[in-house]
Amino acid sequence: MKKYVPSNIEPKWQKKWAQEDLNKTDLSNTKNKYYVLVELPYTSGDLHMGHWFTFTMGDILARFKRRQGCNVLFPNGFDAFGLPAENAAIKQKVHPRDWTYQNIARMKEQFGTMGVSIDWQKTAITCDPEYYKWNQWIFLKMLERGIAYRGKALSNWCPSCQTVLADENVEAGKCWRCGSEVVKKEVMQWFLKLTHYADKLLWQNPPQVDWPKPLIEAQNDWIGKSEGINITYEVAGTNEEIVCFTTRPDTNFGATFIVLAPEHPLVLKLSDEEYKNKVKEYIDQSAKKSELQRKENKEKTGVFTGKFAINQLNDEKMPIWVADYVLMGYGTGAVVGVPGHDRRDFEFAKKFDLAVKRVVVGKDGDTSAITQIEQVQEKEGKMVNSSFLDGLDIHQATKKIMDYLEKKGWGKKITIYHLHDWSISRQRYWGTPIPVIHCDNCGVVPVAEKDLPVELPYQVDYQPQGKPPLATSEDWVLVKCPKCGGKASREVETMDGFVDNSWYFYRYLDSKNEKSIFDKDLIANWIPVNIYIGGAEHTVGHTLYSRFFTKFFHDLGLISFDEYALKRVHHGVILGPDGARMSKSRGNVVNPDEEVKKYGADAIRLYLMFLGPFNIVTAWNPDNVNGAYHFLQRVWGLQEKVTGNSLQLTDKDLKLMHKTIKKVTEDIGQLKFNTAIATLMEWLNYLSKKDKVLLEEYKILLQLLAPFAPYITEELWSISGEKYSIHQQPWPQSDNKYLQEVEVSLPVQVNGKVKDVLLIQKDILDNKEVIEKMALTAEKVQKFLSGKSVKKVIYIPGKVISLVVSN
RNA sequence: GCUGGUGUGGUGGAAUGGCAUACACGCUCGCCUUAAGAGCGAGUGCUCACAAGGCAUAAGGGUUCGACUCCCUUCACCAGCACCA
Repeated sequence: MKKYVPSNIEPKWQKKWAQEDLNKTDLSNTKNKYYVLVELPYTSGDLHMGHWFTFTMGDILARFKRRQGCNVLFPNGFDAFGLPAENAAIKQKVHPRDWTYQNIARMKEQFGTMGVSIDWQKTAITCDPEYYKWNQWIFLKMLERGIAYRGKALSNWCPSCQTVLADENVEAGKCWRCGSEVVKKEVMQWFLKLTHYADKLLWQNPPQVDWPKPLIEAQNDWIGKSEGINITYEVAGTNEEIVCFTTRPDTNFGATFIVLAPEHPLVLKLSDEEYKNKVKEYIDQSAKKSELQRKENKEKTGVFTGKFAINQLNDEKMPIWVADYVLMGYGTGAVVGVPGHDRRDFEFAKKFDLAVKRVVVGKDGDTSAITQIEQVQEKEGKMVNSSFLDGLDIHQATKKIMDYLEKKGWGKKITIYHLHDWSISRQRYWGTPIPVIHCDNCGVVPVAEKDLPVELPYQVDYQPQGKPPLATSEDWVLVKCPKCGGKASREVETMDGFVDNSWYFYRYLDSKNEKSIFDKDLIANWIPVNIYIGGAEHTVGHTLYSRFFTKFFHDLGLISFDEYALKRVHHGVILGPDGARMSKSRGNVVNPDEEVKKYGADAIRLYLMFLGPFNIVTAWNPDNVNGAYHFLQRVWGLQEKVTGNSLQLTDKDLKLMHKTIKKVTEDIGQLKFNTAIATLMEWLNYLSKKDKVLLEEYKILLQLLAPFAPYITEELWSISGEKYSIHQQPWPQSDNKYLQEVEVSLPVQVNGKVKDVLLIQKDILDNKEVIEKMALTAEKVQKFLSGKSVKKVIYIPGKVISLVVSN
């Protein structure tokens, strides 16, 4: 017997599998279709352990389902546009495109090493013009329907770099690149109207598909639907009105002030001369604050405008303030302050000495004046000091006053959402060009469909210099207006990379289609995908966006389903050996290539799957990799004991074999890979103790292990003279005949504690009296019965017999 | 602060109302070896010098003949969201 040396066998099979193209899926055969989708990797350079973990899971499922007779589609692609590519390229002085395609070649090779059975014919690379052409096509369709639009929004703005910055790129209020102070600025940008689909994106209860509960909760919170009322207040001594959104109009008799967000359009207009300077100063200050700073400092700040609004309910004058705890991005950017029943309003009132009124009875019937924050009763109670609302429960009061305010014409019921539209503009080079042309005469003119794709020019100065890189490429920018033929220029912004990866799994099926985004019938047959494996970090990003695209495709009439994945699972995370997230800066990265050199791909796959449940978050443990390797070596060593059919399998052999088949099959089906492997280990422990192992059982062992460890099983299969390939063998079936137990071990409990275990013949298992007698007379049980009386006997057939005993 | 989740040996974990600690790692002892490593065998929750027994699934309480599992309270940790009116 040769020694088990993974590096001697793995490359050999890799080559053969690649040649024979075993994983190619015939899409025209839709019988028992099964689409395994794993989040496409970002082209960052090398596959990391996380990729191994996730793709091994997908691969095991794909191999398992194929052998159960399913027509499996297991594709993969590359998420190839984005900031990291551009930054890496700038650093290494390589063109982002070259850098990206080099990485793709390398990563594909590494996927080969991993031994995953991906069908590379069905693929998508998001930076290929043949892919992003359809990004642009979708954008045009959205533009036609008003789902894509151009508008202004407050953003982090670096005045020296002349670009919008993500919150993550603002460090202590300063630009990460040039160090100048970042300000809030209204910037014209492209949006996708997520809010149009807010209600459709909201998950129903129960959900239509099997997605993780935490994701569903988080998405619904993110969408944040809330029903309330816009109340209009007159500003005393002016013709102006202020509209405030509130979900708690029931407390309106307790309103004592109004607060406007610093960005509210009325702020300066309303401010009295003597207060104007202070108000201006305050607005400037808060504009300079980044989102981060606003969140960090929760101490309330604000300034008075000098004006008052009138509460129609009781004709009281409410001072109008400006404060940055009110956000322009939510509701109307103006809030009516009810300090007695809102903690934030209370803090604000305390700080600036504003009146506090009680309108809801507190805990234990407290009706005293509210002076402490603990007395601020927010979510329940009965109304008081509120005229016609007195005595009502707050929820009844809310209904009553909403109707009242509407009838009086003072308010209008409205539903608002926390969800915002999606800003997709990026002042960057390495992304999908937004396919519009700006013309002085005609405004924004969409590029004609026949002129797609608008290709990204190669020769561009993508070094940072204060304007979008594409703007420097004049040949590309300057075009004739498609409408009037006059001077015009291309849009120089590119799309957020999350646009690209919101719909890639559709294109996988029809990636060469030049005429349309995809063939409708093909999609109807193959999507929704059966299982989508990905990371929990995409809860409110990618998975929400891709659901949004699906809703949009539905409206275009391209598809007829509502959700694109029947099941979504969040994989776990492999941390560094030190228990922290792997990162180059920490120096705790475990490089898969090096581990493969030491142990082979099979051992790494097995180790990762044996760690625990698929969603485990745990540290890399070199000792345990050794354990997985050890197991494979023992499987390898078993071939010495294998013998032909001169011997018969014993009853015990057969029982254990069929039990193992059943358990492994069930476990893989439920993604319980760790216990499936444990079951195989138990069986191996049994087989290793036998003098001879029969070919019949050895073959089954290899077949069950094959999805986890594709190389060693293929090799051993071939060594034992079986026909290529093990991965095309039908999945072993367990036979019920061997699963019937003749004897059952039955625990006997005395007052809930197990005292003995009886071996019971199966045919008397239903005979309560006999069992009872056996239990009562068992020696170990007797010891606990002396001097006591048996009160009650509970027998659960086949499971347990429980005696209740007392003195 | 809100939402969701988790808590079991020295370690990763198994068991989702019925024999707690499967499987693996680590450790200890033994065999083999000139030696190291690898391999093979035995042991390994705590307590009790052994045995018999008792105790143990974050802490406390409850439901049940029976609870890691269901319910309540508290604590700790993880993740996401967070001045959302």
